[in-house]
Amino acid sequence: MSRDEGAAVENKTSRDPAMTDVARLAGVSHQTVSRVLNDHPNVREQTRLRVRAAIAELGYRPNKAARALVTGRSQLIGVVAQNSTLYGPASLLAAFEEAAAGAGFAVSVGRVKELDHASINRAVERHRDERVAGIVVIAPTASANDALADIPAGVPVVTIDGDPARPTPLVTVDQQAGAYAATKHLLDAGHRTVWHVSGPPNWFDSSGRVEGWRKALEDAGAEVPPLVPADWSARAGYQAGQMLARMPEVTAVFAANDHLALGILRAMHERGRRVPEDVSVVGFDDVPEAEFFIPPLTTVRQDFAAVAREALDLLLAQVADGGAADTRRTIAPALISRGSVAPPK
Amino acid sequence: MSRDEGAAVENKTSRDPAMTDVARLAGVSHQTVSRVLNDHPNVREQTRLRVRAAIAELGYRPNKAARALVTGRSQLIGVVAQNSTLYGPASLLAAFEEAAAGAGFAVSVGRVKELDHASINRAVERHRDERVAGIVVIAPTASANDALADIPAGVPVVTIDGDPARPTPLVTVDQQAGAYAATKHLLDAGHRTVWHVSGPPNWFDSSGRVEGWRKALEDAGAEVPPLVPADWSARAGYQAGQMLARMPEVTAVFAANDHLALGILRAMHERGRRVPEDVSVVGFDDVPEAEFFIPPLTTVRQDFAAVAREALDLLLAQVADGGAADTRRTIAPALISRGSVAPPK
DNA sequence: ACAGCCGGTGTTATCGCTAACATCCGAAGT
DNA sequence: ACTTCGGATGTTAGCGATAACACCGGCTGT
Repeated sequence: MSRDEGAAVENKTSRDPAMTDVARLAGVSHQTVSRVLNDHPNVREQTRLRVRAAIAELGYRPNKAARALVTGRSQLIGVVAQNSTLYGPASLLAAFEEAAAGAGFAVSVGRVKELDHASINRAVERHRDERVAGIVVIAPTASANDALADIPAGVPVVTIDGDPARPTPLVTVDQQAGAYAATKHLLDAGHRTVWHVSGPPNWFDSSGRVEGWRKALEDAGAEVPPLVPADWSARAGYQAGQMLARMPEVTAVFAANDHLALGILRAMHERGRRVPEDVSVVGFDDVPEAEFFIPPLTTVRQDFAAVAREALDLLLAQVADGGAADTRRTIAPALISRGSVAPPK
Repeated sequence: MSRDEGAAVENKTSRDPAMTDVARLAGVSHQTVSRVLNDHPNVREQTRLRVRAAIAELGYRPNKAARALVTGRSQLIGVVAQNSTLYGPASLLAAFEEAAAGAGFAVSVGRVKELDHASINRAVERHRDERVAGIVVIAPTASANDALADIPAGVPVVTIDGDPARPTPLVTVDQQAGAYAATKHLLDAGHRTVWHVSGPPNWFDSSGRVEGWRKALEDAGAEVPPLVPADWSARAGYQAGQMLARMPEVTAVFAANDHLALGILRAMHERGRRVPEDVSVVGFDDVPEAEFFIPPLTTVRQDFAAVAREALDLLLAQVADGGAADTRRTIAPALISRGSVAPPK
């Protein structure tokens, strides 16, 4: 009640300056102000300076809502992502937001609990309500991918981590190549074969890694052991690890991500199988702390910043020329060699 | 050129239905449609139904830009957060987005590379350009906190993880209580004292945890060993751990987060000091994989979902009644007991 | 020297919505 | 029976920008 509200009151009384206020101060029409703001060529240099001075003096800020209304598009990019704190998705999101900010776009994130058709569609519709310039969908599962079919043509869309066979604009990391490199790295160390603990079966990342693993074994003429299915969690890795630790013939394991690998390391440790002396382990992701696992984890690093840049690029290209270019970009991952791999005894 | 662009063309020709289209179809004025949309009381039930039917038939979606233009506020909440993949901030952000979506607000995230004054201000200004309804700043350092002073009154703002002494709306986790519980847990196990590897000194979370640790020691009449300063990374934990491992008198370590603890575990392991037999370790955060460290980590869990809910609540309260209520909310953390703590030998 | 053009600027219409006021009508009060 | 009232609805006027066009003057080409 008695609190000082002078500033707040002032704020209510004198509204923010609008384009006409700037125009009046600069002695031009509001249209000329608009031209200066949008870098139109046909403005005299002197006029331009006068207008800029007036803008600075008033602290004028363009009203994006008004601009969006008349142009029909906002400088906003909608992202649909799963509500997870998994390292991969979280990094990707952060990288994309940074890239978009660099290009002058704000990012509105529509988190989705489940990657099912209905949830994704709802998130997309919310973004369309906001008249976003374009939409990025992180669609790492088949169900998410399917939902994209419902997005009407004319809305710029880029998919990240979607079905590599998808014909629409898409950016993916070459999971197969990463898994191939990881598996080959183990074979090259002298292991007769490599076991694979995979991610959830409905994720494209998972199946890509499984394929790369299998291909590396086949190319080397190695036996392909049964797949050990899991999800992305350390717990699932631990459970898979408990089983693998009991099998003396297992000397090399490729885990579909670093958290699985962590669980495997723990299980091996508990059963007295030393890593890397008895069993070699390779992960995927290169989470920042992977270097400090016991032992330091050899893994595969994905360049999320590159993925984000490419995705933004593809999206802005669509925004610019309207057509949905049939473009795909693939980012190559890199093997990071640390201490969890050694030749078998 | 020859690609089928039927849908795109149609999209350009027939624009999205607007309120007047709905009005015409329902045989009412656009204003009545507006009233139905905004749940105004004075609309006959029958009219309401007719309008709703027309909305459904046309697939009408209100234009948020137009609404924002006339009301001066968008249904958008701006969040300023550091561009990091640290578990805490990432979880918090995800939780907040979910909470906001539940309340019908979209979230625009302004990532910031550094938490300095200028960067934060720029992010805030960007949000103000979008005429956001309110702004949430995750301001875990003093410099971030300082930047808040520049935000003009009248803009609803809530700070998360800011200076606990800050007089403006703020939500924090009670770091001191968490650290106190962690330290006391170690003392109760029989340790004579507890060493602390702290986070970066300019973070409020760090200093809160240091204070809680110190207070627990003092309350127990235990000696307060020198602080071991670090940052949030596993690497820093590893380095601190290498030093601590060499000191036989160290039997209990409280790490300011789980990643530091991971590095410490690794260093202890390398030096042959067993955890928990020789040294007990407690972390902070309860990252999902902490349970699968070697050994499973005893740690302190923060309820980010609760923080997000409270922050949203505080923000919406400000949006509603305009005044900046002087409110603070504190969330209590919980100790999660696992296998990394044992009595000293 | 005169039509034609084009660079620089102003005028007007418009985007799709909400706020404010105007209007109509039937029920209630005296 | 005649105001009075208030519920249901329509009409009008913006919000603050861009788009489209109109206009004015000087420079060019022949």
